[in-house]
Amino acid sequence: MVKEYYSTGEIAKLIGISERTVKNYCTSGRIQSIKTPITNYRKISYDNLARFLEENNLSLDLLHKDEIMKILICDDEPSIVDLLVITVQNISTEFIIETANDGYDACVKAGTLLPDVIFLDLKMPKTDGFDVCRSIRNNEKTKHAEIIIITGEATEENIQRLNEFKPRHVLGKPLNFNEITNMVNNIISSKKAVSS
Amino acid sequence: MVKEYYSTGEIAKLIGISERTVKNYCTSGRIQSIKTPITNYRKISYDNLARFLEENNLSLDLLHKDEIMKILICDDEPSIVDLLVITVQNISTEFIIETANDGYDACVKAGTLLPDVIFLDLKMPKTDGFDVCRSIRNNEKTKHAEIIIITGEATEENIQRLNEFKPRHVLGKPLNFNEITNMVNNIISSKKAVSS
DNA sequence: ATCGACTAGGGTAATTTGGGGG
DNA sequence: TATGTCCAAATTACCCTAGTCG
Repeated sequence: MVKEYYSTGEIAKLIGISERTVKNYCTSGRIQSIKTPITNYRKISYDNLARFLEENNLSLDLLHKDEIMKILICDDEPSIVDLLVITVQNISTEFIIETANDGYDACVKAGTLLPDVIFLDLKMPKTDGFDVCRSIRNNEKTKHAEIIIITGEATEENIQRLNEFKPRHVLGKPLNFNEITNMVNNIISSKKAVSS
Repeated sequence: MVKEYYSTGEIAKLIGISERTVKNYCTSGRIQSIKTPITNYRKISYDNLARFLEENNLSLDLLHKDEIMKILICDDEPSIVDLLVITVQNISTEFIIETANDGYDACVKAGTLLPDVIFLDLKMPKTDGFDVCRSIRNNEKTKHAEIIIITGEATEENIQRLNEFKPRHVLGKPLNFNEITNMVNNIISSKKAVSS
């Protein structure tokens, strides 16, 4: 749930039509809205907005497209975590970045943060990276994350096993940070390009 | 579980307007408020807030959405999960209940649901229950959950180790469902007590 | 005692809104 | 049907000082 209520202007920006049209939709009842007596402002509940989007074959992802990128970095080696943090901060200082040192923390933080991108070391203490992937992919709220696997053993077998979890990339070590920058930029582009 | 008084900031978050506006409403009298003698803080009583919401066609549900108990039940034995679900549903059908079958799922769901109560089997496949506890307790957003440990081995040593994670209860098997009902009711009571 | 997270207030400028007529 | 423009009014962002709380 993103917001309880949306204003006409917010909806206009989200779905890329003019505010005037959104207002007309509200007046005509095509979008269900309520009004506040003080200001007469319209408030559209998340449910009503979702219904409108669905009726018009628009993706619910539209509601998330211009949110700030959230990135979860999971590795037990502090040096790698630091380098990844610096690398993504170098793209934008606006990113919300969290880090985890083992698979359980990674799972909890994947749940609380709902990240757009997860850098995941396949081998962390007490943890099997495959299990972490599975739990993230099986959860309705976290499944949309782009997973970037980091592994010292990018063997054919491991890559095969990972296919099930549809990682965006599988990176062997040593990491190439230009490559990572490009990856993140590509993910940003595809997030912004949610079509209508 | 209804709060007796609300602050301006709380109301702002609840109805999605700025705190500044809430303060202005208080100053102008559109929201009835009283001021605390020493701190000069404004307090808005539940009744006054409810009246304001009603006058503005805003749903009273806003005030209640964080009162519904959220319960996460983690066990790999479906029979135990089912019995726990039935037991807590028997207390109230309003509860939001989720279930997990292993420790990773438990962590992800602890993060997404932010449960008030977690029933946690100490021994699940691929998972160490102690690690699950640690990650939940170390996370600022999930640490307030009441953890109820379920274990076939309620040994002195295990109970000692669990102390670090401050479980509300440690239950040996077989489970006593009257006891569980009482526990949940007690947690509800303590939750009510802190919200005013 | 220091810190971050709240709170009350004041002021100004920018933004957003509903709705009317084009 | 959808939208660009205009207005007055409401809301908000952002600046600030100051106090409280745990």
